[in-house]
Amino acid sequence: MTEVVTRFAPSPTGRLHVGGARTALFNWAFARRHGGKFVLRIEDTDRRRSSDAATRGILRSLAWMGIDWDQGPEFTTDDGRTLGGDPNSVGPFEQSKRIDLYNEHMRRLIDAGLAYPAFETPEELEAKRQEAIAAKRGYQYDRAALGIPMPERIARMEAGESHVVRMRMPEEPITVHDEVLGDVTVGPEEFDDFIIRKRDGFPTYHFAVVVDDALMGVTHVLRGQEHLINTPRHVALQRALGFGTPTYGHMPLIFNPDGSKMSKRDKDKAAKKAVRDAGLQEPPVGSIGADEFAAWLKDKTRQLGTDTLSELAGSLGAELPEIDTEDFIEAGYLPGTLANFLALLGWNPKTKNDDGTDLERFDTDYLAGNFDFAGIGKTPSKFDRTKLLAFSADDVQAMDDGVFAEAWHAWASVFDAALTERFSAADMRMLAPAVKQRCKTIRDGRSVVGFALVGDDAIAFDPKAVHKVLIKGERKGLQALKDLRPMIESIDPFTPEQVEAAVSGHAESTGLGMGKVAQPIRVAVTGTSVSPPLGQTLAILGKDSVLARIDRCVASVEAQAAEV
RNA sequence: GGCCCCAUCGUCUAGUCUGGUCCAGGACACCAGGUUUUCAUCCUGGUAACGCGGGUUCGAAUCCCGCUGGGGUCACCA
Repeated sequence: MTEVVTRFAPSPTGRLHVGGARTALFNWAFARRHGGKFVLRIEDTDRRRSSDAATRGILRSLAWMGIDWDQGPEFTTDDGRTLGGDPNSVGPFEQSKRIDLYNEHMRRLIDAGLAYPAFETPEELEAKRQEAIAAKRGYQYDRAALGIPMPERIARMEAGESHVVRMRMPEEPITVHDEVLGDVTVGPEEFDDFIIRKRDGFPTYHFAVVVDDALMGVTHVLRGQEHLINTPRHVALQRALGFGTPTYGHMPLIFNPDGSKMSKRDKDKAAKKAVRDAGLQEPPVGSIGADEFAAWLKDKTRQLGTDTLSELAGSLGAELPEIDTEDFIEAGYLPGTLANFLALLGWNPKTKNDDGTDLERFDTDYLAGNFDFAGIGKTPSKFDRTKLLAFSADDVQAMDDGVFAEAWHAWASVFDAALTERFSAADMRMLAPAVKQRCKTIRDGRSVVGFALVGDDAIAFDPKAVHKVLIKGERKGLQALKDLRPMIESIDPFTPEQVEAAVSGHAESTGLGMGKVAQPIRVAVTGTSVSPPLGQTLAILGKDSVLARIDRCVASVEAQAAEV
C-alpha cells in the first residue's frame, strides 16, 4: 500500500477563489485522513498572467483556512510554523522552474513518435478555426505537420524554427474511472492532437500536470468538474509517458444563487450597478482615469482591478460580493466557519448528531479525520451567503470573550485602522462581551461601536428610533431625557457600573421603568436604539461627550418639533 | 451545435448502490407565537420538495428508457 499523496495546484493569476479553496481543503483533508502527504504546486506556465504577488496571496489564504502543506513553496505562518519545503527532493514546486524536466520527458515522447513539432502560426490556425465555425463544423487540428517527414520535422525543430509540440492522440476511446461520477468514456473523435508545448517553450497545463503529478508521486486527484473532459487527455499522456494513472474524483461546481458562475466579474457587476444607481458619470476615485472609467461602465465584459473596485465601492458605500477567500477574511468570517461551510457545499458527513439531526457543523479537524470520496455529491450547488452568515453568527457567539477580543483586534489592525486608533486592545477586551453578542462576523463589531468613532456633533439620528423613543406619546421621552441630564452630570466616577446603578436608581425612584429611561439616553448618544449595555456605552464616550450629545439631541428634536 | 456530467423543500442536503420502516428527515431562509428595557440572540410551532412521461414490480424518491431542464467543455488559459 503506497502512501496517499494529494495536491492542490493553483494558477497564480489572481486571488484564491472559494471554489479553489474548497478543492484545496478536500485534497488536504483526504491526505490527512489517510495519513498521507499534501503537496502544493504553483502552476505558473502562463508567464504573462502569473505573478509572485498572487502566489503569496494564495499561500496566505490557504494558511488562514488552516490548511498546511507538507511539500511546496515555503511559508511562515503568523504563529511561526514553517509550511512546505522539499523533504523528498521532488521540487521545485513552481512549474516555471521545471522546464528542463518537462523537456526531458517531452523529448522522449517526440523520439517515440508519440508527440511531434508543428509549425503553423497562431494566425493560420485561427483562420482554420473560423472557417470551421462558419461551416458549423467542430474544429480539430488537421495533423498537417504529420505530412512533413519525421527527420525533417525534428531537424527544423532542432534548428530553432518556431514551433509548438502536439500530442499524438490514440485512436481508441478512453475510459476514466472517477470516484465520484463512475466510469466516463469518451471517444477518440472528441480529441485532436492538442498542444503540449507552447511556442515560448513552456509546457501547456496538460503536459505539466501529468509530468508533475507522476514525478511528485500524486496518488489521488480531486478537482472541479470543469476538468472532467481534460482527464482522458491526461490519461493518454500518462500512457504515452509510461506513467501510472492516479485515482480521480471530479467535484460539482459552485454557483451564485441566481445560477451564474461565481466569478470576479460579479464584483464589476455590483460596482457598475452602484455607479449607475448613484448616477455618476465621472470616476469618483483617483485610481482610474475618466476614459477608462467610461469604457468600463459601457462594456459588460470589461473588468477592473480588485483594489480599484474596492475603492470605488467604498466611495459609494456599496458592498461588493465576496468571491475570493480574501474577501471573506476581510468580511470578518472566521477560518473555521468558511471551511465548514465550503466543505458542506459538495460534501456531506452523512452522520447524525446526538439529537437525531444531521451533523453539519464541524471543524477542520473533523474533516481531516472523516473526509471521504463517498460523501462527495454529484449536484452543483449555489453559494448561499445567508446560511454562511448564520454559521458565522453561531461560531462568533460560541467564542470565548477573550478570544473574540483578540480576533477582533487582529482583524481591525489589518482592515480598520480607525477602530484601532480609537480603541486599544484593552478597550476591546472590555467591550468584547457586549459587542460579541451583537456580531454575526468579526467585522460587525465596527457597527456596534460605530457611535464612538464619530464626533459628538456628527451623530446621525435614526428617525424611526427618535420618533419611537423620544417623540411618540407627547414627547415624554424627550422630557425624561432632559430630567436625566443633571443626574448624569453628577455621576462620579463615570464607570460602567456607576452609570448603570445611577440610571436604574433613577428609573426606580421616578417609577418610569428602565425602558423609558435607558432608551432615550441610548438614542441621544448613539443615534440608534441598538448599542452595548448602557453603562458601557456611556463610559466609552466619557461624561463630557455624553452630555454634549444629549444637549445636541434635545436641541435637534425641539427644533424639529418647532418646524411642525 | 457536438461530446460529457447532473436532476429531492426557495437554498444546502439525508434517503437512491442493497426497492417496502419515507403521505420523504435535517439545516438556512421565510411565516406565526413566546422570552428579552431596544436590536440581535434564544425557545416553540408552521408553510414548503421526489422535473415530466413511459416501463419493470405486489410495491419506486429509489431500477430501466425517453423527454425536459440545468451545468461543464470544445485556447499556443489553467
